[in-house]
Amino acid sequence: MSALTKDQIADLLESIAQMLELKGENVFKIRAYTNAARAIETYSGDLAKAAGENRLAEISGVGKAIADKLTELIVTGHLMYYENLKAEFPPGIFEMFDLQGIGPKKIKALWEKLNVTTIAELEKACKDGRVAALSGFGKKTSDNILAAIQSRAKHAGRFRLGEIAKDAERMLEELRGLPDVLQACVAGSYRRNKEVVGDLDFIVATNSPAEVSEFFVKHEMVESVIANGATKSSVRLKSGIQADLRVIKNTEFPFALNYFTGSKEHNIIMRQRALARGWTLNEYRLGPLENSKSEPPPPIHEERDLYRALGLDYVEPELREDRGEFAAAEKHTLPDLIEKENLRGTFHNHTTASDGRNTLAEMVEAAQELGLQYLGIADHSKASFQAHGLDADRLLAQVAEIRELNKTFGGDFKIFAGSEVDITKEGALDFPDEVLAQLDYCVVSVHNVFNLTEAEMTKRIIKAIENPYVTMLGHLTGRLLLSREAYQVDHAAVIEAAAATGTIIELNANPRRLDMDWRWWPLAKEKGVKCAINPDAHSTSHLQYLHFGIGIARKGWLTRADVVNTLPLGKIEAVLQAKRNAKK
DNA sequence: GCCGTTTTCGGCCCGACTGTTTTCAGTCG
Repeated sequence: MSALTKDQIADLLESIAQMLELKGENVFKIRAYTNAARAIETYSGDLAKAAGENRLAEISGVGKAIADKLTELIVTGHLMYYENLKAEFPPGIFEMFDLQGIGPKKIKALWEKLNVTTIAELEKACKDGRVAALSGFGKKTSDNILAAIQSRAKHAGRFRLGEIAKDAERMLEELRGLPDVLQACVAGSYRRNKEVVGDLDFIVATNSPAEVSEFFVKHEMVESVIANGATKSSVRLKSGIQADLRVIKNTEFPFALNYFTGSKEHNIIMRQRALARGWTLNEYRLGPLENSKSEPPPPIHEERDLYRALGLDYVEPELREDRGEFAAAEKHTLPDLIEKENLRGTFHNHTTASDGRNTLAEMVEAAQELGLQYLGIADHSKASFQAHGLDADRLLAQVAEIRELNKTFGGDFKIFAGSEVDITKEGALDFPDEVLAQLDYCVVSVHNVFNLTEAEMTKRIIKAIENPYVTMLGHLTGRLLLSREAYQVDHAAVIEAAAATGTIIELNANPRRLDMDWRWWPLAKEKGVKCAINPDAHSTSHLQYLHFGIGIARKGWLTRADVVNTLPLGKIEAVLQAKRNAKK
């Protein structure tokens, strides 16, 4: 059998935590398993190796007991403790954890008292009144459970950032426009630029909380009101996403903004750092601990002051994931993250020649309007027949057309002629080298045969990027967020090969892809692999996707220097040629 | 179950809202 991935191991630990919750175990023991799952997920070393050398307990958050269990799991592929625990519960019961408003205690009561073990049975029990009659429950709880079941069926509770950005920005703008609003911001995973978000968190500083809350819950985008208290309101928007509003005083704004931006893991460490200094931190203030003899904390006017007070450089929201930002902020080695304004051009864009909706001329005009200096055209190759892929004749005709068009720009704009070349199942390319040699650059991508083993897929991609004419690798994993799983591929091995061959890796900025994932960019950067942020635009409006790509690049700790399309005309050409020149 | 400038026991981040119950448990973030 193939080795377990870190994510699979982390999932198993999470699953243990969930089962311990159902058993009503000590909450700190449960947290220990959750923490360990988190530690495994973010561990940068080789787990199998660490297990072999008996070093798992060296990982912070993994002690002796969990280290022993992990060793058993890694060595044998099984964990008796987990198997035994799992046998105690009906298999369908875990899906009930997905429902908003019920947790382990209620799930346990439903199971023990009503013998409800699946969501389908739960729905029935709500409808025939058995849930409402249960002690500790009631009519409202029963109704809320039914609503949660329907909501889950409809939305699954997760949304791509790119698709709810419009709602978020509109609500924010209108909140900021209210006369009583002093400051407003969207916090949460939206502010951290996560690729997928579960809800929207609006933070508003005001002296008129009731008026602001009323505006929020009665907004025309709102479908239903979930909660409406003095400081917190929750609604479901018509788009399906849940939105929360926190109203606070102006002096509390930096604390609320920081707290609700998260991540939860980041917050815990912030609070621990406050405690270590004799202070307590919450969403309203940084204050002295009771009976503490420490100096009182300094005044805080904005988030930056808070980080300084805790001995840290300012941490950009995208980096607040407890993935090394605290160590870097202490040592003043946080990266100077790339900004939207740094982009000078982009590659991987389609036209009507393959499956794009706009012509070459229209795409050029749109790129110029965005202030870009250059635009790379990479239409599909012939193997992607479903996308009207170009054969060599059509491609070379397009190259000639681009060369002619370039003469009209007088040097202040340039189209680069490229192609998005299919990688065959065997790792060969869809065009021979003689054709590729006539292009300015070439993107290679996998578009079919997704079901290879990880080893086969990795070999396929590495073989493709070993070709000296391949400038960059397109959407590494082929994932479509929330709709299609990534195919199996060894990221670290591909990054290694990209470093060895001088191949650029694309950060596909289409909000459905955002691929390569942000979690892998720090490794790519460490290995010296460059990034190209590409919108994979199939229409002029898709060029706007670059914005989402910047967010993910920032999340991946990338600076201007790590991203090739920040280079101006005059410098970018040499980068596109570097790999094929090196092989000559 | 983890961890240690409070160091091998005793704490572990902290507050808001809802619903059911009548002073608080459960859930969420």
